[in-house]
Amino acid sequence: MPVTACMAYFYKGSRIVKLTFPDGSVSSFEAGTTGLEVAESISRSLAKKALVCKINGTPVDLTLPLPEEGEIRILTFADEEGADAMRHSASHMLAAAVKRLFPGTKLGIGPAIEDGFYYDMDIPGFGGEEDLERIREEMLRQVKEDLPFRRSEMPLEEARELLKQQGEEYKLELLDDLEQRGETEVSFYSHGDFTDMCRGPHVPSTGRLRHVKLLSVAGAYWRGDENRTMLTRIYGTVFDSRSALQEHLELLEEARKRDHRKLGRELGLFMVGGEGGPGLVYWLPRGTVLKEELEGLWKDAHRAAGYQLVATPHVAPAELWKTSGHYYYYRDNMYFLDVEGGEYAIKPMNCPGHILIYRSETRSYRDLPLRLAELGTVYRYEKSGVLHGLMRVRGFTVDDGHIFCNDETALGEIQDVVRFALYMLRIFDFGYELELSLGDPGRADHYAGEPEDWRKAEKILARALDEMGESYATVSGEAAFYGPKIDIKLRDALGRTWQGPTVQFDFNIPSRFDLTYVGADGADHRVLLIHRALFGSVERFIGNLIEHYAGNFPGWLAPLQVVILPITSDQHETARRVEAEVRSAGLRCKVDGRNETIGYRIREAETLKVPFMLVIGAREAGTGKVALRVHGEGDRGSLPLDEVLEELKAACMRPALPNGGGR
RNA sequence: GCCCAGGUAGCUCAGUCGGUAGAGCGCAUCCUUGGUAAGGAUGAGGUCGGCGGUUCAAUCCCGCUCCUGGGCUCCA
Repeated sequence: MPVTACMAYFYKGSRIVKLTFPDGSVSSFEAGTTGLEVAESISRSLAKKALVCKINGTPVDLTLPLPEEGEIRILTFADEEGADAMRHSASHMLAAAVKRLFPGTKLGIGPAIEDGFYYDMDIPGFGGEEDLERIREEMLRQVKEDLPFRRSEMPLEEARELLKQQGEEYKLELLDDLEQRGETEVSFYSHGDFTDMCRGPHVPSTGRLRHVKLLSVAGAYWRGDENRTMLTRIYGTVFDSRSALQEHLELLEEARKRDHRKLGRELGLFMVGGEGGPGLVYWLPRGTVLKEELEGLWKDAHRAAGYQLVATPHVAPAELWKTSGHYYYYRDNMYFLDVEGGEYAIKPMNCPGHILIYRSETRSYRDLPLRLAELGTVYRYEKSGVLHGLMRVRGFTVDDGHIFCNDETALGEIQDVVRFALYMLRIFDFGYELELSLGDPGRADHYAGEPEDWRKAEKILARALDEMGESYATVSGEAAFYGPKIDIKLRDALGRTWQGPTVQFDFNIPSRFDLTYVGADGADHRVLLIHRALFGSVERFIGNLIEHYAGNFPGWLAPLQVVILPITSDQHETARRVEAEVRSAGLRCKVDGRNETIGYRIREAETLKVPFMLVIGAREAGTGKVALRVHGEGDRGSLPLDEVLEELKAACMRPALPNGGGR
């Protein structure tokens, strides 16, 4: 097989390589010089950290000879491509280890992913998680041997023979795809006695992959297709230092601790699934307080932003869903009922209800934009395997809003919604990322409406973001069936992103329902529709909040804000009087006068993450003082009650409404 | 839905190579009236997820089913 590195070596010394560095400086090297040698010429420590290099913008192996001239950049783990090369190299090491331990293993794909890598394989005799340690030991053996990654290239046909010989049926399928895309040559990477078809690049050798860890095992369909074989996917992660690996593992541990399902139970917020039905949420009293506070803020903010609140039924005749298109495009996710021989459906979305309200009277251009909003609980059939705590459920509340507008007002309304959404995220100290989601032109059957309407809608959304100066990513194939949308991903305290607010532009449903308004010219005009949600789903949003705050909610959301703790039964009466005062200050409180030690009761309040405790003993009783203890802070000592109340009121105050209602 | 792993007290879990089960926390009662994250004693809680099969005997073995978890696909 032709090995480029060797051929180039043949010419070494005969010509000169001129390289431009990122700082603009230019240096010359002997022909055949590799990226690694260039790194060494800069500093030993860079050579040690170097993983791949970028030549004229393309990441390549450090062990390959460089071209005669070009821009070079040495990449380390700090660079995205450097990290990816390391992760992907680790996946090769994983595959090699598995093939050695489980002969007959067939390889699928093994890419780098955010924070790590995986490899999908058909592993005969694989025993699950308990085999991971064995596999890791085998990987560490490869690390110790410091095996170089060697690249080779060969014509397609030769590659096919090789893969056939190895029995790599999945790789052969990938090869067919490469052929269809017009490739004539493919590259392979080997280390030790392991060889894998792979585009690369890779790190110089397995010695770089010391800080590797295998995390979990899961099933994954070959090519993500549920009709194909289920392969075994092994997830792992790798870092360039022990401390970075440690830090990452601690982050995973912290995420486990914050898991909203765990905290939801511990804090008595909600139940989901089990005998109550999979994917169905039961809000416990404490969780209900949280939910209602959130919804209360939402309602006030929406009134202030010029929305009118409405309420629509949970079921509606199938005819309505036929008109809206849900009956055809969304039926796999809907629940149907038979009512006196007529077909009904439980609502999976609130739009048709709001549309009927719009259509309940003749609308003038003077009525636009008309903003309707509802905390509408919808039910969607979700496959059992996707259900997850509050994040993915079968019944949830969409903080839905529909804005009926026209060409003149659409752009401004979209921008107002985006601003409103960002105001909402700021309240909770979430970060965010914007995404413009377009239809996938290759799947036209999946979308309703005319392509030109789609392009027009997509343009307006892009313009709205551009004018606001917001940066955003554009993704194809993520649109709703009725139109393109702007999605806002929220970033939580652990740096994880979640689906947040969404603004969807719809040219489609208005024509299905023949929604019009009377213009200044006295003629009927087609109305434009914006669907939007700021929380997305109240349930999921609360799940995010639980994990974001690790259950330590800001005062205004805390289910219980104050616990009053009389030290002995002598202070029970004083405690009752204090309770009355705290309550009349508008705070949620209770007296815990149980026959337990003060330490025990404090511990319980701390565990429940109650923000404030007022301890009353013989020292405080009759002095008008209470001993204040703040969650996460500790004892603040005896303070006058009225002073304490002022502080608590301020700490538990609801966030201010947006100026001009977010507009 | 699919693959894998699980379902034992309210919770977190142990256990029985087949002879119907235990701990800690929680809960109840009593003692204790305690000053900033667990005072003590006693006690009540389980058709060992459900239904079938094998067996003298099933929580344990087998089948089905429901539910949960990790993923895949999908999604608010």
